[in-house]
This record gives sequence, structure tokens and C-alpha cells, in this order.
Amino acid sequence: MTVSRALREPNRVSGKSLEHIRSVIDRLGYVPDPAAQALAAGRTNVIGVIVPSVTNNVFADVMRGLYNAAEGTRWQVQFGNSRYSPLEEERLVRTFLSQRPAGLIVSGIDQSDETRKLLRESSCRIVQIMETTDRPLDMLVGFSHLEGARAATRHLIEMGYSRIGFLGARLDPRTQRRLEGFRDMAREAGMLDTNRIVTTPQPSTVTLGGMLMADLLSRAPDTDAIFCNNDDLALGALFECQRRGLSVPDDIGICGFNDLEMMAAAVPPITSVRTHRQEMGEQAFRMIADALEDREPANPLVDLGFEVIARDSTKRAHA
Amino acid sequence: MTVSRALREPNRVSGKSLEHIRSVIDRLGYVPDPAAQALAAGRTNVIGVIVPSVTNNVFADVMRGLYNAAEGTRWQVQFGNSRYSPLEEERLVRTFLSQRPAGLIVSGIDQSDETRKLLRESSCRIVQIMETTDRPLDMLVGFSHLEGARAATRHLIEMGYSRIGFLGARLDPRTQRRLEGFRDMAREAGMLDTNRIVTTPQPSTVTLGGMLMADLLSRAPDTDAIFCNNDDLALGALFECQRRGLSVPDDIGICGFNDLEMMAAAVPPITSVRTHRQEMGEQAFRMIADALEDREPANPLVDLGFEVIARDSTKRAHA
DNA sequence: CACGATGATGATAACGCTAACATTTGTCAA
DNA sequence: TTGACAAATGTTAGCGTTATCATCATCGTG
Repeated sequence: MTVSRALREPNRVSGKSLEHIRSVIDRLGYVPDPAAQALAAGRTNVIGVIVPSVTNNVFADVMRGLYNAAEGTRWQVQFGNSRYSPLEEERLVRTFLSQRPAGLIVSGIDQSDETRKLLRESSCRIVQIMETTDRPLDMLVGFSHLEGARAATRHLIEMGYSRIGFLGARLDPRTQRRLEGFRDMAREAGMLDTNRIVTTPQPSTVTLGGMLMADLLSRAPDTDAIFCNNDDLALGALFECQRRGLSVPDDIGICGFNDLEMMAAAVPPITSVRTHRQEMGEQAFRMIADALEDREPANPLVDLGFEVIARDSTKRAHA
Repeated sequence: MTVSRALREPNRVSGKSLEHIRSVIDRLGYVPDPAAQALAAGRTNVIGVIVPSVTNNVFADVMRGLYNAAEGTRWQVQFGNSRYSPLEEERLVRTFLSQRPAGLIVSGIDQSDETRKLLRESSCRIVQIMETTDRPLDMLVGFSHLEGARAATRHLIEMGYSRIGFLGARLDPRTQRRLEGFRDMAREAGMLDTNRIVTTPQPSTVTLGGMLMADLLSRAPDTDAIFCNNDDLALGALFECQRRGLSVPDDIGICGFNDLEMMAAAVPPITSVRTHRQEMGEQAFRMIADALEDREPANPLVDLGFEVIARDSTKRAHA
């Protein structure tokens, strides 16, 4: 029992015993058995994470941040893939909860009522990530997709574009909000033309970006700029312009979303909305770990913001 | 006890009891406690996976495959990041083994002697991934990086290029073998010019590809083709050519490695060596799960191969 | 110098399962 | 009908921790 205490609450054990215990542990190479700890304590050291996709670059970055932050701590992150399905998410929450996790990190703010109920009634701490709301389940770290899209659209308008289109793939709740932001801003500027909005339920790829661009140009050939759902589409659109001999930014302005590394390297470099995906993972982990270790986060509702990174793809010569 | 059996070895329980047990389980919503199972059985349902990076696209794809394959099975995959360090890998193996995993998946074939010893002496099944060797620790699924690079280089030669360079970033063992394959084939063709080999320890990015290309062209301006370590570099090199007004494939031929989706969409489409990263994860999982469930894999040494996907970036007009 | 308060340590009983062995029930041939 | 054997089920004792309460030592105080 004293050993158990020495490991978990060292300041409740005398210095002499502590030293002795540590030396014996070293000599024997003792490592506590997590299964036995979990069984006896009635809770695990697992922090469950539910993401809608493990394929999507964005979530891969968030997962990266979570891994990095969790490394070397006593907490274990464990991922579940909801495949963009609220029902699947509910099932995952049930599975996780039945294993008595220390905490849960869930993506987005659009959980089903049942899921919200399960989470609220559970005794574990929750962090929602990827979005913002003023009524989080518990803690939250994200940013506003709507504002991000508004800012991007505003940038295009300010750069002198006026016949702006939207390319969107796989419309999950976050993408929907970006589309909403685009619509908002275009409407405010009196430039909303729904004919220039091209979307598809398929997951986004660079190839798809080219196809959507082709689609848009055949429907509305006079389009002079596009805001893309994400950078894959933006890159694909750029390639499509190259194939057609359209000059970017003079004939067509292109703006992406997320600011993947390759955007800066493209020819021309592509304007994008920088988001802080890896940091989101790191902060989410730290928030939940802090809360679990009785260091209640000062601010349970973190907005990581975004920045429009203006590059040549939206810099018209005759702006 | 009969319930325990009903769940794990249903065919050792009579049909009547089985049915009864199932209905009660349904009614009560009973879910076994994995911690208690692990404690009592002396092993967990965890399959540990050690990868050298969670940032690298290649490993992200492998992880994806592992997640997909593990989903819905009784096994849990758990990742550890060795950060390309054999010492860190050894530490991770120790940590994993102290938790009595059901199996372990490790990347590559270059484990330290101590790591190999630990793995061999452990009672759990092992799958090595990403490479091939005729002396695996236990099971293996991978492909030959050396042959992949040889094939790519041969392709460039066959397309009429003769002053071929190599761009390489972060030379891990696999990248080294690709460089070796390039050297081999170039030497065989009597075209090896070490001045055309440009490498850096930095992790590869698209931007870096452009920088390495610039470097190469300043050192050996008459280079007429490049084989890139991976597709990020290849895309960056293409952009650098665009910036310099060099025609791809006429002035410079470009070949990448891995065949990421964007290679087909680029302008021009970029030749690459297709590898089966996600499938590697899936197969590795299936092999280990099969072995654990007493369905010994027919072939413990799987070579997934590769294909050179020839595209316009290496198709010279005057070939 | 006895007393209670405090700090440190110890004893015991779970936690929810499974391995190993023991017992009961069912089946079939002699 | 009996015995031999297999199939099905049951009993018991852990697995390695932690929560809880009990005990023991130490110390300052009246």
C-alpha cells in the first residue's frame, strides 16, 4: 500500500520510504499493471477521441497534435472513427463510456440528443474540438468556420473579384458552416449567385477539385474567383486553370482553406485560411489532462482563430 | 463461468444456454470489462504499433489501414512514435511489452539488437511492415524499396533521360535503400554522377522539393531528369520547374515515389512508383489477428510489390 | 507526563474476470 | 442396464491493484 501511495501521492509518504521504494523499483524494474489499476480504481487512463474520419488531412493533423501532447504523460489516447455518422458516434460514445475512460474528446458540436445526454450523465470530462459555440458540453477548443469563410470571401471581394464561386466536397457540418459564411458575405456584398456554388458529397481530392472547377466554368464561364472548401480542391482547381490556360490570379482568383504546407509552394502560391489543427489537438489534450489532474483550466472555451494568408493566387495585376 | 464461455467460445456452450445468456445480456446491456479481462487472462486485447513518425504521409496511410482493419474486431490498435530513433523504439517496445500486448507491429527491419532480443523473447506475435527481408522476426508485410527505386530509375533511362538526379529528404533506412537502388541502376547504365544526388536530413515538404531542385540545378544545370524520394519533393520540384520556365517533361523529367492521389492531377501528371500503404496496414493487422486467433497465415512473408505509374512528366516528345 | 492531533504505514476486502480443475448430465455400445 | 466417455456446467482461487479503515509512531500542548 505504501508503494502504491509512493507512486501516486509521493508527498504522503516519508522521504525515507520514498527513497527506499524508488531504489527497489529501479532494481526490480517494476512497472505497474494498467489493467489492475483500472480494475481496482474503477477508471482507466484512457482518453477517448472520436473523429469523423481518419483519412481527412485535417483530422490527421489534429490526431498528430493529440499524440504529441499525450506522449510521455500518464494518459493514453485512443481513437474512434465515426465516419461522419451521428449514429456511429453515439455507438462509439457508448463503447468508450463502458470502458470508464478518464476523459473524452469529441469532434464538432452537432452531437445527437442521445449522445449529449450520455456525455452529460457520464462522470468523465469532455472536450469538444473543431468548432465553437457558447454552450459547450463541458470544455471546448476550436474556431469559427463561418467567420473563416466570411473572411476569405471578404478578401476575394477586397481584391476586386465580383463573380465569386464556391467549390465544396463532402458537406459535413463544418463545411456547411463555411458555405454559410460564403453565402452570407456574398449576399452582403450583393454578389450571391447560387449558380456559382458547386458541391458534391464525395470526399475531397485534388482530382475532384479539378472536376468541380470544370463544372463551375461550364455552368458560369464568367466566374472570376473561387473560394474552396479546402486546399485539396484549391490545388486541383489551380491545375485545372493551368490545363485551360487560364491565368491565376488574373483570370481566376483562388482561395483555399486550412493552409496546408503545399499552398505556399504552388505556382502561383495559393491564398488560404490558416487554421491551427495540430495546436487544437495539443490544447484539447492539455485541457482535459489539466482538468483530470485538478488544475481546472482558467478558460474552458478556447477560440484558436484563423488567419487569411494572402498570396499571389488572389493578387490581381489590375486590382 | 458459462457466460464467460458463451462470449469467448460459444461452441462449447449448449444452444439453449447460449440463447438464454444472449437474451439476458441484451436486456441488461452487459458489456465485459476489458481491464478485468486483461487482469484475469494475463494479456490484453491491445495490438501495439510502433511507427517512426505520425507526421509522415506514408505512415499516416499505414495507420489508416490499421484502423480500418481493426474496426469492429475484438482487437485494439495502439500507436507509439519512435521518431526515427532506434533507442526510442527500444523504450517503446519495453513499454508495450510490460503491458502484455496480444501482438506488436513494428516498422522496418532495422531494429537494434536489444530490441530484436526483447521481441524474440516475448511471447507475443510480431509483424514487421514497410520493408522486406528473408529473415523476418516472425511475420512481415512490405515491399522492396531498393527494387522500387531501381524500377523508377530504369523507367527514366528507358524514356531517354541520361543525366538523372536524385532528390532526397530525411534519409531513414527506407529512403537510404531507395537511394541505393537509384545508385545501383544509374551505375549499371553508366550514368551515375554523385554530383546529381542532393539530400538533406530535413523532413520532406513540397517547399523543400523546390529548394532541392534549385540546388541541383545550380550544381548540375544540365540535369535532364530527377527521381524524388517521395511525391512531396516531386511536386515541389515540378513547381520549381514551372517557376523557372523549364518544360516538364521535355527539359526535365520528374518521377516521384508513393503515388499520392495528387500526382495524377498535377499539370503535367507526375510519374510515380505506386506503393500499397493502406493495404500494408490492413494486411499487417489481418495477419496478426489471424495468428492470434489460431488461423496461422499461410504465408508469413508478404511482398506487396509496387508499380511504376508512367505519366506525362516523364514522356519526352523526342523520346 | 498524559492527551489528542497529525502523519505515516499496514491489513483487508474488493474490482470483474478467467484458468484449472471438479462435478453433473447426456449418449451410446456392450 | 451398465459403464465408459464426452459434453456441458459449476467451483474455486487467483490476477495486481486501490479504497477504506485500522493501527502505530511522533509531536506539541496543557
